Amino acid sequence: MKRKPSTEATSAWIRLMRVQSRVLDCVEQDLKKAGFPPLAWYDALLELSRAPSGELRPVELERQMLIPQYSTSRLIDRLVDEGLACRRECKIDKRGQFVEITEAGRELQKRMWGAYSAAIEKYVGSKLSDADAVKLSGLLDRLGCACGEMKLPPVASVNETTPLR
Amino acid sequence: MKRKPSTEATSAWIRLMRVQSRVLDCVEQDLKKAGFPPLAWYDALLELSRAPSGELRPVELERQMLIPQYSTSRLIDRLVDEGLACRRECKIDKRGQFVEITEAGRELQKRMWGAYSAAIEKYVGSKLSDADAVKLSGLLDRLGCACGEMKLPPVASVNETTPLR
DNA sequence: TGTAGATTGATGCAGGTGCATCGAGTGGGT
DNA sequence: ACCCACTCGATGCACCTGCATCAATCTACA
Repeated sequence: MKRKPSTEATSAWIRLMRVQSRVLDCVEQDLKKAGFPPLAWYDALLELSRAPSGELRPVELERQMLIPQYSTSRLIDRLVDEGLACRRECKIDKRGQFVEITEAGRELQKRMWGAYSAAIEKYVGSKLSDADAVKLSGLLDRLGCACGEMKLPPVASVNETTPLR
Repeated sequence: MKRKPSTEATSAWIRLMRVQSRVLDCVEQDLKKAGFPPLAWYDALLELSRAPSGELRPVELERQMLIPQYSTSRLIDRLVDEGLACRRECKIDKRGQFVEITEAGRELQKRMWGAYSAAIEKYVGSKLSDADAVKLSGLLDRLGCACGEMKLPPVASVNETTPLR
Protein backbone atom coordinates (compact mmCIF):
# COMPACT_ATOMS: atom_id res chain seq x y z
CA MET A 1 0.00 0.00 0.00
CA LYS A 2 2.97 2.24 0.44
CA ARG A 3 4.89 0.87 -2.50
CA LYS A 4 7.05 3.30 -4.37
CA PRO A 5 5.83 3.95 -7.90
CA SER A 6 7.74 2.00 -10.46
CA THR A 7 10.02 3.84 -12.80
CA GLU A 8 7.69 2.74 -15.56
CA ALA A 9 4.62 4.19 -13.92
CA THR A 10 6.41 7.44 -13.23
CA SER A 11 7.69 7.66 -16.73
CA ALA A 12 4.21 7.01 -18.10
CA TRP A 13 2.88 9.72 -15.81
CA ILE A 14 5.43 12.23 -17.02
CA ARG A 15 4.65 11.49 -20.63
CA LEU A 16 0.93 11.62 -20.05
CA MET A 17 1.25 15.09 -18.59
CA ARG A 18 3.67 16.42 -21.14
CA VAL A 19 2.18 14.91 -24.23
CA GLN A 20 -1.37 15.90 -23.55
CA SER A 21 -0.51 19.49 -22.73
CA ARG A 22 1.63 19.63 -25.83
CA VAL A 23 -1.00 18.15 -28.11
CA LEU A 24 -3.80 20.16 -26.57
CA ASP A 25 -1.75 23.31 -27.03
CA CYS A 26 -1.23 22.52 -30.68
CA VAL A 27 -4.89 21.88 -31.29
CA GLU A 28 -6.06 24.97 -29.41
CA GLN A 29 -3.47 27.03 -31.22
CA ASP A 30 -4.76 25.85 -34.58
CA LEU A 31 -8.31 26.70 -33.60
CA LYS A 32 -7.30 30.07 -32.25
CA LYS A 33 -5.38 30.88 -35.39
CA ALA A 34 -8.51 30.07 -37.36
CA GLY A 35 -10.31 32.65 -35.23
CA PHE A 36 -12.33 30.27 -33.10
CA PRO A 37 -13.11 30.44 -29.38
CA PRO A 38 -11.66 27.97 -26.88
CA LEU A 39 -12.45 24.28 -27.01
CA ALA A 40 -14.62 24.49 -23.92
CA TRP A 41 -17.08 26.52 -25.92
CA TYR A 42 -17.16 23.84 -28.56
CA ASP A 43 -17.82 21.17 -26.00
CA ALA A 44 -20.70 23.09 -24.55
CA LEU A 45 -22.21 23.87 -27.94
CA LEU A 46 -21.90 20.24 -28.93
CA GLU A 47 -23.65 19.03 -25.83
CA LEU A 48 -26.41 21.53 -26.32
CA SER A 49 -26.81 20.74 -30.00
CA ARG A 50 -27.14 17.06 -29.19
CA ALA A 51 -29.73 17.57 -26.52
CA PRO A 52 -33.38 17.10 -27.42
CA SER A 53 -34.69 20.44 -28.70
CA GLY A 54 -31.22 21.90 -28.16
CA GLU A 55 -31.62 22.75 -24.53
CA LEU A 56 -30.22 21.52 -21.25
CA ARG A 57 -30.31 22.43 -17.61
CA PRO A 58 -26.98 23.91 -16.55
CA VAL A 59 -26.73 21.05 -14.14
CA GLU A 60 -26.86 18.54 -16.98
CA LEU A 61 -24.30 20.41 -18.98
CA GLU A 62 -22.06 20.43 -15.98
CA ARG A 63 -22.33 16.69 -15.60
CA GLN A 64 -21.75 16.05 -19.28
CA MET A 65 -18.69 18.21 -19.39
CA LEU A 66 -17.23 17.17 -16.07
CA ILE A 67 -16.49 20.72 -15.09
CA PRO A 68 -17.41 22.44 -11.84
CA GLN A 69 -20.67 24.22 -11.33
CA TYR A 70 -19.34 27.76 -11.22
CA SER A 71 -17.40 27.09 -14.36
CA THR A 72 -20.53 26.04 -16.19
CA SER A 73 -22.34 29.06 -14.91
CA ARG A 74 -19.78 31.45 -16.32
CA LEU A 75 -19.33 29.55 -19.55
CA ILE A 76 -23.05 29.93 -20.14
CA ASP A 77 -22.73 33.64 -19.45
CA ARG A 78 -20.17 33.92 -22.20
CA LEU A 79 -22.14 31.87 -24.69
CA VAL A 80 -25.19 33.99 -24.01
CA ASP A 81 -23.18 37.19 -24.34
CA GLU A 82 -22.05 36.05 -27.76
CA GLY A 83 -25.52 35.10 -28.85
CA LEU A 84 -24.64 31.43 -29.15
CA ALA A 85 -27.17 30.34 -26.56
CA CYS A 86 -29.96 31.84 -24.57
CA ARG A 87 -31.44 31.23 -21.15
CA ARG A 88 -35.02 30.12 -20.88
CA GLU A 89 -37.00 29.85 -17.73
CA CYS A 90 -37.75 26.45 -16.28
CA LYS A 91 -41.37 26.21 -15.35
CA ILE A 92 -41.15 23.01 -13.41
CA ASP A 93 -38.34 24.15 -11.11
CA LYS A 94 -38.12 27.84 -10.44
CA ARG A 95 -34.62 27.59 -9.09
CA GLY A 96 -33.44 26.34 -12.42
CA GLN A 97 -33.42 27.33 -16.05
CA PHE A 98 -32.83 25.91 -19.47
CA VAL A 99 -30.04 26.90 -21.78
CA GLU A 100 -30.90 26.67 -25.43
CA ILE A 101 -28.47 26.80 -28.31
CA THR A 102 -29.22 29.40 -30.97
CA GLU A 103 -28.89 29.05 -34.71
CA ALA A 104 -25.62 30.98 -34.51
CA GLY A 105 -24.47 28.50 -31.90
CA ARG A 106 -25.27 25.51 -34.03
CA GLU A 107 -23.57 27.06 -36.96
CA LEU A 108 -20.42 27.88 -35.02
CA GLN A 109 -20.27 24.38 -33.63
CA LYS A 110 -20.34 22.96 -37.14
CA ARG A 111 -17.69 25.33 -38.41
CA MET A 112 -15.47 24.57 -35.45
CA TRP A 113 -15.76 20.88 -36.06
CA GLY A 114 -14.15 21.39 -39.43
CA ALA A 115 -11.05 22.90 -37.90
CA TYR A 116 -11.16 20.66 -34.87
CA SER A 117 -11.33 17.41 -36.78
CA ALA A 118 -8.53 18.55 -39.03
CA ALA A 119 -6.39 19.25 -35.99
CA ILE A 120 -7.14 15.86 -34.48
CA GLU A 121 -6.16 14.22 -37.70
CA LYS A 122 -3.00 16.27 -37.87
CA TYR A 123 -1.83 15.73 -34.31
CA VAL A 124 -3.24 12.29 -33.53
CA GLY A 125 -4.60 10.47 -36.53
CA SER A 126 -1.51 10.90 -38.63
CA LYS A 127 0.76 9.72 -35.83
CA LEU A 128 -0.94 6.52 -34.82
CA SER A 129 -2.35 3.63 -36.74
CA ASP A 130 -5.94 2.77 -35.95
CA ALA A 131 -4.71 -0.26 -34.07
CA ASP A 132 -2.37 1.80 -31.94
CA ALA A 133 -5.06 4.37 -31.28
CA VAL A 134 -7.23 1.57 -29.98
CA LYS A 135 -4.42 0.31 -27.76
CA LEU A 136 -3.84 3.79 -26.44
CA SER A 137 -7.53 4.22 -25.69
CA GLY A 138 -7.57 0.96 -23.82
CA LEU A 139 -4.60 1.80 -21.66
CA LEU A 140 -5.96 5.25 -20.91
CA ASP A 141 -9.34 3.85 -19.98
CA ARG A 142 -7.73 1.74 -17.33
CA LEU A 143 -6.18 4.81 -15.83
CA GLY A 144 -9.34 6.80 -16.11
CA CYS A 145 -11.46 4.40 -14.21
CA ALA A 146 -8.88 4.80 -11.51
CA CYS A 147 -9.83 7.95 -9.76
CA GLY A 148 -13.56 8.14 -9.33
CA GLU A 149 -16.39 7.41 -11.68
CA MET A 150 -14.86 7.97 -15.05
CA LYS A 151 -17.58 9.32 -17.20
CA LEU A 152 -16.84 8.93 -20.87
CA PRO A 153 -20.36 9.06 -22.11
CA PRO A 154 -20.26 10.29 -25.67
CA VAL A 155 -17.61 7.83 -26.67
CA ALA A 156 -19.98 5.29 -28.09
CA SER A 157 -21.58 7.84 -30.29
CA VAL A 158 -18.51 9.28 -31.93
CA ASN A 159 -19.46 10.13 -35.49
CA GLU A 160 -18.90 12.86 -38.04
CA THR A 161 -19.93 15.79 -35.96
CA THR A 162 -19.51 14.30 -32.59
CA PRO A 163 -16.14 14.54 -30.92
CA LEU A 164 -15.39 16.76 -28.03
CA ARG A 165 -12.63 16.60 -25.61
CA MET B 1 -3.92 15.64 -46.26
CA LYS B 2 -7.52 16.45 -45.63
CA ARG B 3 -8.48 13.03 -44.39
CA LYS B 4 -11.11 12.90 -41.74
CA PRO B 5 -9.75 11.68 -38.40
CA SER B 6 -10.54 8.07 -37.82
CA THR B 7 -13.02 7.18 -35.13
CA GLU B 8 -10.14 5.52 -33.33
CA ALA B 9 -7.95 8.60 -33.39
CA THR B 10 -10.80 10.74 -32.18
CA SER B 11 -11.65 8.35 -29.44
CA ALA B 12 -8.02 8.23 -28.35
CA TRP B 13 -7.97 12.03 -28.34
CA ILE B 14 -11.06 12.23 -26.16
CA ARG B 15 -9.62 9.78 -23.68
CA LEU B 16 -6.27 11.48 -23.63
CA MET B 17 -7.93 14.75 -22.70
CA ARG B 18 -10.33 13.33 -20.19
CA VAL B 19 -8.08 10.88 -18.48
CA GLN B 20 -5.17 13.20 -17.99
CA SER B 21 -7.28 15.98 -16.57
CA ARG B 22 -8.95 13.48 -14.30
CA VAL B 23 -5.73 11.92 -13.08
CA LEU B 24 -3.98 15.25 -12.76
CA ASP B 25 -6.91 16.54 -10.74
CA CYS B 26 -6.68 13.61 -8.39
CA VAL B 27 -2.98 14.01 -7.87
CA GLU B 28 -3.14 17.76 -7.35
CA GLN B 29 -6.04 17.28 -4.99
CA ASP B 30 -4.03 14.84 -2.89
CA LEU B 31 -1.11 17.24 -2.74
CA LYS B 32 -3.33 20.15 -1.87
CA LYS B 33 -5.02 18.20 0.86
CA ALA B 34 -1.60 17.46 2.28
CA GLY B 35 -1.03 21.21 2.38
CA PHE B 36 1.39 21.47 -0.51
CA PRO B 37 1.62 24.09 -3.24
CA PRO B 38 0.80 23.34 -6.89
CA LEU B 39 2.78 20.86 -8.93
CA ALA B 40 4.38 23.62 -10.99
CA TRP B 41 6.25 24.69 -7.87
CA TYR B 42 7.54 21.19 -7.42
CA ASP B 43 8.75 21.02 -10.98
CA ALA B 44 10.64 24.26 -10.62
CA LEU B 45 12.16 23.27 -7.30
CA LEU B 46 13.22 19.95 -8.75
CA GLU B 47 14.90 21.55 -11.72
CA LEU B 48 16.70 23.97 -9.48
CA SER B 49 17.77 21.31 -7.03
CA ARG B 50 19.22 19.25 -9.83
CA ALA B 51 21.15 22.12 -11.35
CA PRO B 52 24.82 22.46 -10.48
CA SER B 53 25.08 24.54 -7.30
CA GLY B 54 21.30 24.76 -7.23
CA GLU B 55 20.93 27.69 -9.55
CA LEU B 56 19.65 28.31 -13.03
CA ARG B 57 19.00 31.20 -15.35
CA PRO B 58 15.27 31.81 -15.68
CA VAL B 59 15.70 31.14 -19.33
CA GLU B 60 17.01 27.65 -18.60
CA LEU B 61 14.23 26.93 -16.20
CA GLU B 62 11.78 28.01 -18.82
CA ARG B 63 13.23 25.62 -21.36
CA GLN B 64 13.34 22.74 -18.93
CA MET B 65 9.77 23.21 -17.87
CA LEU B 66 8.35 24.01 -21.29
CA ILE B 67 6.35 26.91 -19.99
CA PRO B 68 6.25 30.41 -21.41
CA GLN B 69 8.65 33.11 -20.35
CA TYR B 70 6.18 35.27 -18.44
CA SER B 71 4.98 32.24 -16.61
CA THR B 72 8.48 31.40 -15.44
CA SER B 73 9.01 34.96 -14.39
CA ARG B 74 5.98 34.96 -12.15
CA LEU B 75 6.58 31.48 -10.80
CA ILE B 76 9.99 32.65 -9.67
CA ASP B 77 8.37 35.65 -8.01
CA ARG B 78 6.20 33.31 -5.98
CA LEU B 79 9.03 30.99 -5.03
CA VAL B 80 11.08 33.96 -3.90
CA ASP B 81 8.15 35.40 -1.96
CA GLU B 82 7.89 32.12 -0.09
CA GLY B 83 11.60 31.96 0.61
CA LEU B 84 12.02 28.82 -1.48
CA ALA B 85 14.46 30.44 -3.86
CA CYS B 86 16.35 33.68 -4.22
CA ARG B 87 17.51 35.80 -7.11
CA ARG B 88 21.20 36.39 -7.56
CA GLU B 89 22.77 38.77 -9.99
CA CYS B 90 24.46 37.44 -13.08
CA LYS B 91 27.81 39.07 -13.53
CA ILE B 92 28.45 37.86 -17.02
CA ASP B 93 25.18 39.13 -18.47
CA LYS B 94 23.67 42.08 -16.74
CA ARG B 95 20.30 41.58 -18.37
CA GLY B 96 20.03 38.24 -16.65
CA GLN B 97 20.08 36.75 -13.22
CA PHE B 98 20.40 33.45 -11.46
CA VAL B 99 17.72 31.81 -9.39
CA GLU B 100 19.06 29.74 -6.55
CA ILE B 101 17.09 27.27 -4.50
CA THR B 102 17.23 27.78 -0.73
CA GLU B 103 17.48 25.16 1.96
CA ALA B 104 13.76 25.58 2.58
CA GLY B 105 13.21 25.00 -1.09
CA ARG B 106 15.22 21.81 -1.13
CA GLU B 107 13.44 20.58 1.90
CA LEU B 108 9.98 21.29 0.50
CA GLN B 109 10.87 19.55 -2.73
CA LYS B 110 11.81 16.42 -0.81
CA ARG B 111 8.69 16.47 1.30
CA MET B 112 6.52 16.98 -1.76
CA TRP B 113 8.12 14.04 -3.48
CA GLY B 114 6.84 11.85 -0.69
CA ALA B 115 3.26 12.82 -1.34
CA TYR B 116 3.75 13.06 -5.06
CA SER B 117 5.22 9.62 -5.51
CA ALA B 118 2.49 8.14 -3.37
CA ALA B 119 -0.10 9.77 -5.60
CA ILE B 120 1.56 8.50 -8.75
CA GLU B 121 1.57 5.02 -7.33
CA LYS B 122 -2.06 5.34 -6.31
CA TYR B 123 -3.39 6.70 -9.58
CA VAL B 124 -1.01 5.18 -12.11
CA GLY B 125 1.23 2.50 -10.70
CA SER B 126 -1.54 0.50 -9.15
CA LYS B 127 -3.61 0.59 -12.33
CA LEU B 128 -1.08 -0.53 -14.88
CA SER B 129 1.45 -3.30 -14.96
CA ASP B 130 4.97 -2.23 -15.69
CA ALA B 131 4.65 -3.70 -19.13
CA ASP B 132 1.50 -1.70 -19.83
CA ALA B 133 3.08 1.45 -18.48
CA VAL B 134 5.89 0.96 -20.94
CA LYS B 135 3.42 0.44 -23.78
CA LEU B 136 1.56 3.57 -22.78
CA SER B 137 4.77 5.57 -22.67
CA GLY B 138 5.70 4.36 -26.11
CA LEU B 139 2.38 5.27 -27.66
CA LEU B 140 2.39 8.68 -25.99
CA ASP B 141 5.90 9.38 -27.18
CA ARG B 142 4.81 8.92 -30.72
CA LEU B 143 2.14 11.51 -30.25
CA GLY B 144 4.47 13.87 -28.47
CA CYS B 145 7.05 13.97 -31.16
CA ALA B 146 4.16 15.07 -33.31
CA CYS B 147 3.76 18.73 -32.65
CA GLY B 148 7.14 20.39 -32.49
CA GLU B 149 10.31 19.43 -30.75
CA MET B 150 9.06 17.27 -27.95
CA LYS B 151 11.40 17.87 -25.11
CA LEU B 152 11.28 15.09 -22.57
CA PRO B 153 14.69 15.55 -21.12
CA PRO B 154 14.60 14.28 -17.57
CA VAL B 155 13.05 11.01 -18.57
CA ALA B 156 16.26 9.09 -18.71
CA SER B 157 17.21 10.13 -15.25
CA VAL B 158 14.07 9.08 -13.42
CA ASN B 159 15.12 7.81 -10.01
CA GLU B 160 14.01 8.05 -6.40
CA THR B 161 13.79 11.77 -6.10
CA THR B 162 13.48 12.59 -9.69
CA PRO B 163 10.04 12.62 -11.22
CA LEU B 164 8.26 15.70 -12.26
CA ARG B 165 5.45 16.11 -14.58
C1' DT C 1 -48.47 22.16 7.49
C1' DG C 2 -43.90 23.33 9.08
C1' DT C 3 -39.39 23.07 9.01
C1' DA C 4 -34.61 21.21 8.16
C1' DG C 5 -31.73 19.92 4.68
C1' DA C 6 -30.54 19.38 -0.09
C1' DT C 7 -30.24 21.35 -4.74
C1' DT C 8 -29.82 25.04 -8.27
C1' DG C 9 -27.35 28.66 -9.98
C1' DA C 10 -24.73 33.25 -9.16
C1' DT C 11 -20.93 35.90 -7.45
C1' DG C 12 -16.84 38.24 -4.77
C1' DC C 13 -12.25 37.30 -4.22
C1' DA C 14 -7.64 35.59 -4.89
C1' DG C 15 -4.66 33.70 -7.83
C1' DG C 16 -2.93 31.83 -12.39
C1' DT C 17 -2.39 32.29 -17.62
C1' DG C 18 -1.96 34.30 -22.31
C1' DC C 19 -0.82 38.32 -24.87
C1' DA C 20 1.44 42.36 -25.99
C1' DT C 21 4.82 45.34 -24.88
C1' DC C 22 8.56 47.46 -22.49
C1' DG C 23 13.31 48.74 -20.91
C1' DA C 24 17.81 47.09 -20.24
C1' DG C 25 21.64 44.90 -22.08
C1' DT C 26 24.35 42.21 -25.66
C1' DG C 27 26.70 41.33 -29.94
C1' DG C 28 27.69 41.46 -34.85
C1' DG C 29 28.58 44.15 -38.83
C1' DT C 30 30.19 48.33 -40.72
C1' DA D 1 32.73 53.64 -32.08
C1' DC D 2 28.12 53.14 -33.70
C1' DC D 3 23.93 51.18 -34.80
C1' DC D 4 20.50 47.58 -35.39
C1' DA D 5 18.65 43.37 -34.27
C1' DC D 6 18.24 40.31 -30.86
C1' DT D 7 17.84 38.26 -26.09
C1' DC D 8 16.51 38.58 -21.20
C1' DG D 9 13.25 39.33 -17.91
C1' DA D 10 9.18 42.21 -16.01
C1' DT D 11 4.58 43.92 -16.18
C1' DG D 12 -0.34 45.83 -17.31
C1' DC D 13 -4.41 43.91 -18.97
C1' DA D 14 -8.06 40.78 -19.80
C1' DC D 15 -9.78 36.61 -18.88
C1' DC D 16 -10.33 32.20 -16.60
C1' DT D 17 -10.28 29.11 -12.56
C1' DG D 18 -10.94 27.50 -7.78
C1' DC D 19 -13.01 28.38 -3.47
C1' DA D 20 -16.35 29.84 -0.40
C1' DT D 21 -20.66 31.52 0.14
C1' DC D 22 -25.18 33.31 -0.96
C1' DA D 23 -30.29 33.48 -1.95
C1' DA D 24 -33.93 31.09 -3.85
C1' DT D 25 -36.35 27.09 -4.23
C1' DC D 26 -37.54 22.28 -3.73
C1' DT D 27 -38.26 17.93 -0.99
C1' DA D 28 -38.83 14.79 2.67
C1' DC D 29 -40.49 13.86 6.74
C1' DA D 30 -42.41 14.66 11.25
